[in-house]
Amino acid sequence: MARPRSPLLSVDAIVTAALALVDETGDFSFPKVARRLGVSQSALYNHIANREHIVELMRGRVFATPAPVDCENLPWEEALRALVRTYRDCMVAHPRLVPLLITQTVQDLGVIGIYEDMAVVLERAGLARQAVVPAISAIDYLALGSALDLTGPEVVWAPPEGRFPALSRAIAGLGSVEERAEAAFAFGLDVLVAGVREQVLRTIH
Amino acid sequence: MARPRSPLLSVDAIVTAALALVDETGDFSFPKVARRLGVSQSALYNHIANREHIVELMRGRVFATPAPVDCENLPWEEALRALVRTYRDCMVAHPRLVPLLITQTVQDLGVIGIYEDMAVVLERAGLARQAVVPAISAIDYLALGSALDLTGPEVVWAPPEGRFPALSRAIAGLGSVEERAEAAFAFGLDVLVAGVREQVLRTIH
DNA sequence: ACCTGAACACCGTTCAAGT
DNA sequence: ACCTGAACACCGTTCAAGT
Repeated sequence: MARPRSPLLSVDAIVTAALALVDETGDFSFPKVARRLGVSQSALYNHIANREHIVELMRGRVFATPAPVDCENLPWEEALRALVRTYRDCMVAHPRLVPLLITQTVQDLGVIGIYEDMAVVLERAGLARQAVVPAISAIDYLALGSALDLTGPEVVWAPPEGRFPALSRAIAGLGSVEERAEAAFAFGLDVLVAGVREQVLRTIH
Repeated sequence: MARPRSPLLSVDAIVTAALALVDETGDFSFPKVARRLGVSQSALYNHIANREHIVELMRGRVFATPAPVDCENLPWEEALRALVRTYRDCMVAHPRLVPLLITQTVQDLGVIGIYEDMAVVLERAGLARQAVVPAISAIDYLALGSALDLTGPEVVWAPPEGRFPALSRAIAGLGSVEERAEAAFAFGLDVLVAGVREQVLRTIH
C-alpha cells in the first residue's frame, strides 16, 4: 500500500491527535501522532511542514472556538473584561498547550484578531496610543501565566517549614490550583482595568 | 584514564556550561555540556541527578546574585517596586532560560526567599491575607512574561497589512524589543502597585 | 568516588521508492 | 498526490567496567 485512493490523513486529524496527546501527556511527538493515526511517521510531512507548524495549527484550533464579544455595544470596561476572559478561557481549556505556545511567535490570524479587538477597545476607552501595546502585553502575560499555573502541581511554591512565615501564612487555607489561578487572574484583571481607567482620566485632565 | 586524581567536573562547572549554552543557543543538552567540559556524557550523572536538576540549579544561580532589598526601612511601595525590579532583572539577564524555568516547580530556596520578601511587604502594606498570593502570582506573571518577550523576534505579533488597523496603529513607532518589554513591565508594575494601594484603602474603610 | 564507552529507547527530518 | 521504510543526526538515562 503506497498512495491510497482516498487520503488516510488530513491536517485536521493531525491537529486533533496532537492536541489530544498534549492534553493527556503534556507533549506530543511525530511517532506518537503517527501511531494514533495508524500511519507512518514520515506521512505527516505530506500535510504539515514541521513541528512548529503543528503547534501553530493547535494555537489556531484552540482560539477558533470562542463566541465573539460584542465590543461595540458594551461599555469599554465590560468589553475588555469579556475579551480577556474569553482569551484566557481558550487556554484554560488546554493548559498543557501553553508552554508550547509561549516559545513561538504568534502567526495565527484568529489570535491576532483578539489582540486587534483589545486594541480597538483600549483606543475607544481613551488610552494613550503608546500605552496600548504595553496594556495588551500585560494582559497577555496575566492570561498566559494564570493558565500556565494550571499545569503545575497542587503546590507551586513549597516553602519548607518555618523559614518563610509570611509566605506560609499567605498560602494557608488557599483553594485548589484552579481556584488559586482564577483568583490571581481576577486580581490582575481588576487591577489592570482600574489602571487603564486611571490612566485615561489622567490623560484627559 | 578512569577516575582522575582530582575531579574533572563539578556541579558549578556543569551549571556554568549549561547556562552559557542556554544564553547562546536557547537550550542545552547533555552531549553539548559534556563536549564543552571535555568529558563523556555519562560523567555528568556523577554530579547531578537529571536534566530537571540542572535546570533547578540554573534557577538558583540566576537568582543568587541580586543585592538584597532593604525592605524594612523602605515605604512598602518602594520596597515592592525594588523587589519586583530585582526579580525581573535576574531573568532579563538570561531571558532564554525563562522557558525552561516556567515549566518546572520552584524548589530553589533563594527564589522562595524573594516570594517571602514580597509576602512580608504586602502584609505590611495591609493587603488582605487572601489577596497576598494572588498579588504575588500576578507580579510573577508580569515579570516572567516581560522577560520572556525578550526571547522573541523583533516583532512578536505580525499583523498583516490592512486587516488590523487598531493594532497596526498601536504598534507603529514602537521601540526595540527591550524597550517594549520594559514598557509593558513598567505599565504592569505601576498598575499593580496602584491596585494594591486601592485594595488596602478599601479594606481599611 | 569519578570517569569511559556501549547500550537503549526515544526524538525531528529527509529521501528514495512505490502507486 | 500520498503513503512506506530506511536512514541520519540528534536526545536523556543506565550500567558494566576501570582506577
